[in-house]
Amino acid sequence: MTKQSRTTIADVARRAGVSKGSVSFALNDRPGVAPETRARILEAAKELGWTPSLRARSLSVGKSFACGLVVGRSPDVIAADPFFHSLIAGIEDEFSVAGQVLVLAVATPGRHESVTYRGLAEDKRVDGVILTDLRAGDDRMALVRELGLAAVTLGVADVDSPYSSVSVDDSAGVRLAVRHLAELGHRRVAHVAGPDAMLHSSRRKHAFEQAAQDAGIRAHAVTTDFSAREGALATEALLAGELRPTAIVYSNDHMAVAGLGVAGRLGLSVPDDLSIIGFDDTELGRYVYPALTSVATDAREWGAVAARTLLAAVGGEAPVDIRLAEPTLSVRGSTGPAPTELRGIRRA
Amino acid sequence: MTKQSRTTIADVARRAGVSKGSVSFALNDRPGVAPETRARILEAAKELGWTPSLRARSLSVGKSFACGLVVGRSPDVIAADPFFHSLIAGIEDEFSVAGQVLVLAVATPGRHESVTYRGLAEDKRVDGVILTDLRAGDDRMALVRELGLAAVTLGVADVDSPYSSVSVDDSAGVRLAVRHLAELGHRRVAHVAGPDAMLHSSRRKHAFEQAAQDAGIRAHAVTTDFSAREGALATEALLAGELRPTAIVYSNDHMAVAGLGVAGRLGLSVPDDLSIIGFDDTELGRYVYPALTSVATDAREWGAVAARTLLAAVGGEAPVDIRLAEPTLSVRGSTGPAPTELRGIRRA
DNA sequence: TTCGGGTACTGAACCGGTTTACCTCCGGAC
DNA sequence: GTCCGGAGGTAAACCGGTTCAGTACCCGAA
Repeated sequence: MTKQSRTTIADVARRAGVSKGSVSFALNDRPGVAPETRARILEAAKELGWTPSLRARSLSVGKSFACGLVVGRSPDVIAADPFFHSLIAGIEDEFSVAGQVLVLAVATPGRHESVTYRGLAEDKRVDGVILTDLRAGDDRMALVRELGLAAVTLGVADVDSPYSSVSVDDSAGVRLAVRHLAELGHRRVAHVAGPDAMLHSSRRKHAFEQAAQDAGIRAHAVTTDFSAREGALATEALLAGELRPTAIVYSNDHMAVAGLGVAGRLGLSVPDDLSIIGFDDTELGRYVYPALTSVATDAREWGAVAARTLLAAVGGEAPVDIRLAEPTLSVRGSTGPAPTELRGIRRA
Repeated sequence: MTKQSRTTIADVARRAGVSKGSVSFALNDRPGVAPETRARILEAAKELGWTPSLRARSLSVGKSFACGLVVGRSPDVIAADPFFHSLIAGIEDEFSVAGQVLVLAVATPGRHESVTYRGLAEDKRVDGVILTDLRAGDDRMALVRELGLAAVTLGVADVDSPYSSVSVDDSAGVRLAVRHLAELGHRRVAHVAGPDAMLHSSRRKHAFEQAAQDAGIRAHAVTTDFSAREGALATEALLAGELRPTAIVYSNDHMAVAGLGVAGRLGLSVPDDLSIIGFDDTELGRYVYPALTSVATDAREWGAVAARTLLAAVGGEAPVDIRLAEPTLSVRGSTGPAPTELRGIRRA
């Protein structure tokens, strides 16, 4: 019973009758190895069931073969957001075939974001990172650059960024929503937006206001932190205001469902008294009552393309800006014709 | 301008006037280093801002300093389940201070679970894994053992397991729910369960049936895949049955919300005609109308304890079985007194 | 015939730590 | 005075790959 240790490149070299170097060359498809020698080496490797040790490779080539995703929203908010899961599934679609691995880190109130990035970089745990939830004047690009990591941003940054970006034109989605409402005769619409500091949420908000203006209808927006709680509070505030909107567009499905709850509590009928539109088109939205009309983006595809782009960047390719397909609007029961004045009067 | 390369242990050794070995010893708190020498070494390291290279350490000690979590549910289902995010946040609470990292892998229909585990193990990307969603006769324990990984299971396995487990007695939560309904006068209750193959969902189901029997009330359970879609279908089936239940306990909040949607569609009032109880006590459940009564477990704590336990196992400690605090029941508006017979007759 | 240049391959250095074998010195026991 | 054991420390091997400097050989051109 000899001490059984992992087979190494030396074993393969011995078996194929060549040097370690040749084995390495053969495996990495480098020139300078005769075809029959290469075949013999691969054959030997297969016979021994040998796979190069990632750790050793990692040490000598100075790469980790892993990329990171730092999730920065507060746990409660993110816990409810299906977007991330779809995104991660998409990333994995790409990584798993590329032999890469996804390192997930969570920044919490007690553990600052920059510390988290720094930790990943100092230990060289990852070769690159995916930056989500871009903020206005986001300092992460500078941080990540200082740390010497590759990166890809989800959405285009508003500051100079040396990194590739992959984006979805969610403004187009918002426009679809507003146009849909305008066609249904709504003249007073509102938007429950995410934090102003987040680029995509402020972009949606502006798109909303612009689209409403273009349609010649009155618009009002309220800012939240994306949570169901604030979604509900915002809805209450809007409905208590003097110019009560007849339709509300939410920046995610989660808040839209909470808005539905508020309507129920107030005895309002959706969509007869109030139309509601969500964002993300989650599965749950299809099964609430009434089913949510929602803007649909393909988060999984987004993740996959982002992953591919990041790997290209890690491989040294020049940055690119990729634009994905425009969102669509899934129309369901939560939107309907604007209430008539008659109806409005009767309620008063 | 000299070629600036990372400072290494040799630089520190030179600066402190000792050998590489001593630096290593000093850093790992090993005996055989005089106190003042150790101090000098640490001082030198600090001056140079040196941190040992994880990659080099990884190669020589044969550890990855990372653990894995393979998410096996279908993306759509998991996308909506807030449980995982809280769990991950808890894991990270522990890992981030231990210098560990979480590798997240997603098994999809196209990429089988065992392949995913195998990939992580072959490349020695992780030292251990966290096993969630245990199934009846789960083959992952054998697989993981064969792969030589450490592990911790969430919940106690029904097969022989050499691994530590961390569990929550969700049966107790189900009992709270049933007792609550019994006290409200419900005599016909139903349960919308997750897949029978999943240990925790079948356990909840049995607990439900047992608790109903103990309370002397009629119980019926339907199996689903945890998705909103199947939650809705199950609800429809239950309400169309001849012995329509007056209350339904769901195995997660997500399905409970879908159930609420079905009730709305059918024109049933919750809780007057039907009481609904969820599981997980998610944020969203508090803002639907009526707010969900739900069984609350502390997923984040669960994650943290599981992480700690896994690290102990990686460190060679003997397996333990840890039981966390029992769930509680958050009572809200979705449960109320059972409809009276009179009311039942009037409906007919 | 000689020389140049490309191809195939080898051996050793290297990545940056950990670990082991061994050496020296010192104090205490006999 | 000698012997022993432990504390403090060093040099080199080792983890398992990649990469670079060289060497041997062959072919075609001058």
